[in-house]
Amino acid sequence: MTAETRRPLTLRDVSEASGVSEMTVSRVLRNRGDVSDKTRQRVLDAAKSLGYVPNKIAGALASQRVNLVAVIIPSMSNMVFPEVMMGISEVLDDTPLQPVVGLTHYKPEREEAVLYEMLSWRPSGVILAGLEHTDAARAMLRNAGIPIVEIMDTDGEPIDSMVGISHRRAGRTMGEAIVAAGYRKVGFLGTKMPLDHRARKRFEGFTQALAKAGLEMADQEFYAGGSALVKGREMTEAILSRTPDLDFLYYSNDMIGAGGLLYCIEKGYDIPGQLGLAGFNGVNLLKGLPKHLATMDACRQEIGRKAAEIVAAHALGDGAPEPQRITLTPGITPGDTLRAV
Amino acid sequence: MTAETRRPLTLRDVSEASGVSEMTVSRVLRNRGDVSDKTRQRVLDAAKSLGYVPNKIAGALASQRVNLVAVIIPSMSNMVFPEVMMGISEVLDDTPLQPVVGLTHYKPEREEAVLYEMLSWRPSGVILAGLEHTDAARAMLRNAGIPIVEIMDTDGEPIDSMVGISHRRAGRTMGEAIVAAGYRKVGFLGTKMPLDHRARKRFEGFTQALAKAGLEMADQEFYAGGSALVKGREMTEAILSRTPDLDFLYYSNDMIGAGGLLYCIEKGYDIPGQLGLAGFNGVNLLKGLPKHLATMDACRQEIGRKAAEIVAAHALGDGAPEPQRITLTPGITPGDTLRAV
DNA sequence: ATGAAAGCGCTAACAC
DNA sequence: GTGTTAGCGCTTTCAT
Repeated sequence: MTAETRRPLTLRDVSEASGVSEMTVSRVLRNRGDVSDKTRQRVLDAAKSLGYVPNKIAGALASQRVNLVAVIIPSMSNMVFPEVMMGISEVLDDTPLQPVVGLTHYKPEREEAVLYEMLSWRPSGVILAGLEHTDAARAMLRNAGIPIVEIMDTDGEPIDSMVGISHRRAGRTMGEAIVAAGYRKVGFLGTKMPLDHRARKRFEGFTQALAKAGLEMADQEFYAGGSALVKGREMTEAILSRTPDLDFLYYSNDMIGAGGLLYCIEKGYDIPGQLGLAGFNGVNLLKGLPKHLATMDACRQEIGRKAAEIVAAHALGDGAPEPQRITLTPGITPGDTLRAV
Repeated sequence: MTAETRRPLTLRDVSEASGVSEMTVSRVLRNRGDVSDKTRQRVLDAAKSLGYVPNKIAGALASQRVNLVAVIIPSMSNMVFPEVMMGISEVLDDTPLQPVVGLTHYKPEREEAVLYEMLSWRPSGVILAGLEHTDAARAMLRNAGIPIVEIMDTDGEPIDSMVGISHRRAGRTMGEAIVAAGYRKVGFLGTKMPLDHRARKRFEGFTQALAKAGLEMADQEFYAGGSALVKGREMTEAILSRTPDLDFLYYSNDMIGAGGLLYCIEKGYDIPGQLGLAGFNGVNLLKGLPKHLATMDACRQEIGRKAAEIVAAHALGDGAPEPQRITLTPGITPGDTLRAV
């Protein structure tokens, strides 16, 4: 425990305290080059007893190297992006790289601002959700000269690398399974989010699959804000009272699906015989409900892991690898709410 | 859209492109000092058409100012810290300050490492969870020369400022309410986390309240890992089959409480008559269950907001305000699972 | 209203 | 194995 210091300590302080040149102190503190054990120990002792904390700002400026990875995602509130983060951390924890997170709240102009802010720290790479960005954001990303990984969605042209699933296809797959299981009057319940492109693509793929089977969406219901579980209940009640003969409800996420499921169980619906239900995401949080909701895994951790690996390969390897385009293919988990075919 | 640039652009590039000195460019880009409208426009145009992104590393080094706030929390996986983050963002969004998050996974040595890493970026302040830290971490915090806000818990001595609730008292309050409601055979279900000091303090306060009423904890059950909802079910089944005459179950968090609640409803327990239940946190996510679980709000957003305000006041104001010690006092939300007295 | 010089704390490159 | 020199790209300060 040293005295209260106003001016933060510098290498020079450690240098003076240990009687070793700044340069050698720097080498010791970064485990670089050859330093005799004796000198190393002297430096380490001095640094520790002074309570020296290196200044990465200066280090980064001098070395032109910043071990930060910008991660730009819409939100943290629904467990899907936290899970992506876990995948990213899992990989980066074994490297000197560190994630720095920025949130966009699904607003393109916020994304642009956050991106600008993060690029101004000259990170080693950028991982960001989605393929849709403002022109300015796209230009910044193209000119950044660092690996860019667009994640979650693969329905579109990436700027550089991309890792995700096809949400269009995910919607289609679920639609086909529902049709194959014999359901015919299908309702859709989702978020009122013109800017959630992935939810939109799932919706499109889904209606397309129904159309191919000669079916139309029988009814739909949208919400914004509030507790998803409650909204799921409310929307389910609304849609079923408006269109009582629906035999399937497709929810755009598991959380509202869970609310709907609880409602339907309470009301005594025969699930999945009379009424089938499905969500999207595979939210681990929800295991433990009375019945398991049918869903599709969005491969969130895996996406995070792969994205981090791409950035790490660029930043830590010598050459710049080719841009990668990785499409994962989730399957359906039927749970207890989708009739077996 | 400009050509692919390998070397990132510098102020000098903008200066040359606009025919204005670097200094004036810098002034324009930071909205500082007097610059004629004509010059300003020329600079802005040049910067935009080049796609210039300032280098904050250099800026921070030169100005000795970094608009980053280090936020160090145990985890992102259970919705409590994401909510704290929301409170922090809410306040910082109106300032030039930016949060940077580091996760400790409840490990003191990780906290120390993350703290060291973050301090090396010379942030304007530190917000971190809990009052328990390694000696080295404590020393770093004391010497950092920036505002330190320890959050969540107020049962202990802070290094500088502190914002939170007394978990000891929260446990006691719930214990007293349970006793007052006439429950007599109480079981406890929680996480097997020697390092979750806040859960421990709630447990201590709770048992203390029971003791004061001449009661002992009738049984207890602990878990680690897995889906909290599922674990809540399993533990509830286990504790009730081992000690069938329990009349109250106190869960250390709402998620396992919700699992337990679902289990008890299915098994046909009379709640809250025959069996009472309570959790902790006030997790918004869980509204929408068949019954509302009794709980106490941990004031997460409010804590985040207040902590951010303290840091902002230091960083943005001139003088350094006195350390603050703010203790919020949550009340009980009885919901539908706690008998009225 | 604008510019020139100095330097923030560190590291790359090279000497010894 | 260790030291010296010269910046990294900005901002501060002071001059004009």
